Amino acid sequence: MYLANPTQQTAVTTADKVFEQIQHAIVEGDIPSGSKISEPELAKRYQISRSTLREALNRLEKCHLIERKANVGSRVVDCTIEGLLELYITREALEGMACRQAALNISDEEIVEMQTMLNVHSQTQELKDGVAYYQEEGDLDFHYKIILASHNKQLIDLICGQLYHLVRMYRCQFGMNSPRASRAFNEHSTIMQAIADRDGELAEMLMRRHIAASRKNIENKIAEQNLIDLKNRG
Amino acid sequence: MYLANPTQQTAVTTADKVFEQIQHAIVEGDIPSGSKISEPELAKRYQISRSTLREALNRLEKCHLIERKANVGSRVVDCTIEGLLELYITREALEGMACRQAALNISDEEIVEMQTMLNVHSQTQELKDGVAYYQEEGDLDFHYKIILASHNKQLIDLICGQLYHLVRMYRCQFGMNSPRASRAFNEHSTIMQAIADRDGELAEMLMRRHIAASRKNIENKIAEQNLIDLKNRG
DNA sequence: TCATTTAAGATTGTCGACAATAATACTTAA
DNA sequence: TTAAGTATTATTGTCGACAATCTTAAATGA
Repeated sequence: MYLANPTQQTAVTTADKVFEQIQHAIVEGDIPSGSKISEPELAKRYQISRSTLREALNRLEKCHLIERKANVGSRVVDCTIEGLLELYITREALEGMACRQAALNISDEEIVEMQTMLNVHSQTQELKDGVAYYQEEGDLDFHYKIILASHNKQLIDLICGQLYHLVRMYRCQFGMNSPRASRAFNEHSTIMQAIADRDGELAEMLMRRHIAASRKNIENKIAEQNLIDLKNRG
Repeated sequence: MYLANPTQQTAVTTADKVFEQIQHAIVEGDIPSGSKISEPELAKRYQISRSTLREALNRLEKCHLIERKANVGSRVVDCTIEGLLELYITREALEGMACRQAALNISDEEIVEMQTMLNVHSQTQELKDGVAYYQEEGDLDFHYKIILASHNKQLIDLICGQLYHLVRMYRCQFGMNSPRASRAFNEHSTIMQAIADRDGELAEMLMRRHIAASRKNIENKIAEQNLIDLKNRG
């Protein structure tokens, strides 16, 4: 059920395939965050020429997983707290709007589909006391579906095509399986209800609160950690 | 004063320069919207190899000015009404949030800078009875400055680095120098006031209304036009 | 010893050619 | 005459090599 590539464009060219491989390696941390990328080395590792590797690098840059400087080279983006918080801010804006648009544009079939998905999640959650599965995959699935339901190409491309690879990277690298699982599920249900009611204003508001809550949860953890550090030092 | 490239990354490599040239050509409509791009032809026209042209094409794709399909080729995006409205929706979300963040993060120097800029615009507007100049350049300058003042790299890159080339393209191709000039100026002043007051919530709300008003203005024109078409036909 | 300059090495940017795929034109059969 | 299949052509994807740039190390001078 879990969608790593929600827009479903199958990789046909070898540059595409290598792109997906490197993308996976970066997201999972196999290629460490912040490390420099050596074109000759990577080309050799994946058994391709530098030209097609550079093609793959361009796609990685497109989804903000690497950064390039002219005549210097590429680096994997480094995962910082500031970067994570900025990402949440951006998500709050974009997904909030996507949620509003979904309430306006979603089809009846999509509504049914999403509700059954939520039911499956709910049962899986009860069975497993839902920490890992739900938070990891179910959460992303839900958010993906809403974005797609907005029927807004611009939003879909920006969020699914670009931002969400970064989101997955941060989740992996920071090991974020927060204890918000059950609360998040309830929030999802409420959001779905607003969409089904075609209440765009409410849907946006709830989605923004949902994402903002995650951000504040992290900010609190940071502040807590800083306090501990301060105590240990002083 | 007008900033076509607000993030100020000077083009050093030839691929960069050609990218800027083609970008300009697409935005201005010299390369028509929706047309297919022939790599051999363009490479010859700009006196470069296909490899560096493809590098330039990758950047154009990054800012949504062209679309590529594997083994088929690239096309300039075509400017449709739906695309324009979707762009406005996306801007409303992103710039609204940027405005909120600007209210939180803007420096005192930036506030002064922006206020003087608005003063200049106001005088220029009074002198010229401000239709063309203000709407074309001043409006973009103002929006750029706010986005930069958000101090959020993610938002800055998404809006300035990607969306705004499309915005400029639509403005050129649809010849949008709407009669909202003077009203828009007043809205800008109100937004600036909210930012100076560090009222993020109000700033976001005003910016969203500001952009939504432009969108509705267009929607009304479309509806009007449809009515005329209907009458002429019937 | 340290700073500046110079030279070597390595990396990125660019080029032209070949291979693989898609689009077109032609041929053949019903 | 039309439809399907085939051959041709053109376009895109991939490759290896060369040129331009940056980085690092050595060398020279103060």
